[in-house]
Amino acid sequence: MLLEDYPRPSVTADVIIFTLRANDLQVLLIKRGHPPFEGMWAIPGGFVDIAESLEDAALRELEEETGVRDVYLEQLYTFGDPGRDPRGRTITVAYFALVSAAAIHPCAGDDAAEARWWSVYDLPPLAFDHADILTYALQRLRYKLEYTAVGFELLPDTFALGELQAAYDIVLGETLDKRNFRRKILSAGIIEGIGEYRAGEGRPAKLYRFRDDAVAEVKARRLFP
Amino acid sequence: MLLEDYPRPSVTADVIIFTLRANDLQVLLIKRGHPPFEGMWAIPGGFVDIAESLEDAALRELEEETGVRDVYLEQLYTFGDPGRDPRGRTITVAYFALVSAAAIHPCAGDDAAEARWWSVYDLPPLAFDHADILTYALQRLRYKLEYTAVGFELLPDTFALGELQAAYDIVLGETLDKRNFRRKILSAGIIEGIGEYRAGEGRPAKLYRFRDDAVAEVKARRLFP
DNA sequence: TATAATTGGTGTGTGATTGACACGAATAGG
DNA sequence: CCTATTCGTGTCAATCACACACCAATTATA
Repeated sequence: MLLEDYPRPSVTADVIIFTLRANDLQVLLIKRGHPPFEGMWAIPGGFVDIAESLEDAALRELEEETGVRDVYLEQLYTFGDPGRDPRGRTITVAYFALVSAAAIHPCAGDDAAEARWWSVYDLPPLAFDHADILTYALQRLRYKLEYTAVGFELLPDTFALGELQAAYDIVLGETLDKRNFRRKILSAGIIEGIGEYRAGEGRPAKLYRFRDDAVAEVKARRLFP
Repeated sequence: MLLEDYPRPSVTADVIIFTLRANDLQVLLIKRGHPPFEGMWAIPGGFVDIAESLEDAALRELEEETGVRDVYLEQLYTFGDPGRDPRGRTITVAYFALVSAAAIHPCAGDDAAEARWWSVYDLPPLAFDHADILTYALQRLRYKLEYTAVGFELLPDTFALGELQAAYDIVLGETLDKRNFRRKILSAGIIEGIGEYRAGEGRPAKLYRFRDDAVAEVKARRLFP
């Protein structure tokens, strides 16, 4: 029973890269320059190098496309149905990343074909089973946002509470009550004021940052039992 | 950019099979009959066939080991660090299964080496990175049990509330309040009495079954915001 | 056949949490 | 100085969580 006795599938790492741009939840897609699905849009990804960990492969793809590396990255799911790639058996380990729009190097990600941001609410037809993958990623992002504090990962290092709530409103697709939102976030003790204020139109907003000693994965009250 | 240009890793599907036996949360392990790690215990698994879906591969492993097929099965995580298998690059898509002890065919799973149940609280040294995988699976099982209703999957089709609470107590490792447990489970509307009672030592217990029209994945109250 | 042992089943009260709700404060620009 | 804009704040009622103790129905045993 040697490893060589078995035909092997190809393994790729794909990264769904989310960000907030123009008051919208957007995802980075690339236009395919080769068959199959030439000209269609797809989630960025590539083959896992034989000596590279899955997460490293995902980070590499992320950096190639956005120029950033130190962002939130989480393994999403592994998709491996036979027939999902007409070229042959391909298994995709999908990750999703949350990136602050401010951190992205301008015009990065030109490694051949076109790359651009798309609103998750207005997507083009996607190659392979990438529409399914994206649907699943969006569901998971919303779930994470409701039950953990990863929303900060979509913002710059310092932010105003209004911006944070706007992020939640955009991702969850509903408008939350401002006072209840502030009470919950502040009482969770996961952010702290930095003592500065941001001027702008209207009253200046107090700036906060995420407390890195805080546990972002605070658990909600259990349902069962 | 053809698929053939890349060296490919081997891909396996491993299944962590949980059950309740002897008032204990147990997991099925197999004793390895070949190097590497010959003689050590490991999570059952095998190579994914080139024309077989990942879930089918996991189901096949599960059936080979337990003789059952229609059980709860969920993809857990994909482990793919280089070096986790000394024979070469191997990526493992791990699944976990919840099986009622009553459903398992007696003495199934003799496809070569020894197979037996181990308490998750008293495990032997494990081959590969299987100790990490099992730790992660246990963490996920507890999480699922707290926030969803999958606990039923560890019990036979009909069960008494005392048995259900015992399952929760065993998996979560804490003793829950009987009255609060019953109130929460019953008010969730996910089980229904079948009008029968089970005699035994003490007062007969009313039997329930899971309502298959109920949504088991009831969400707990959100934490954020 | 009485009694003990065992397991099943039930309700209340208190403190905490949620969610609905409206207005004054601080600034920029005209 | 007036207006427009965004920031920041507190209360109340309803609901929920959690702690807590006893009677009921049966079996085993004296």
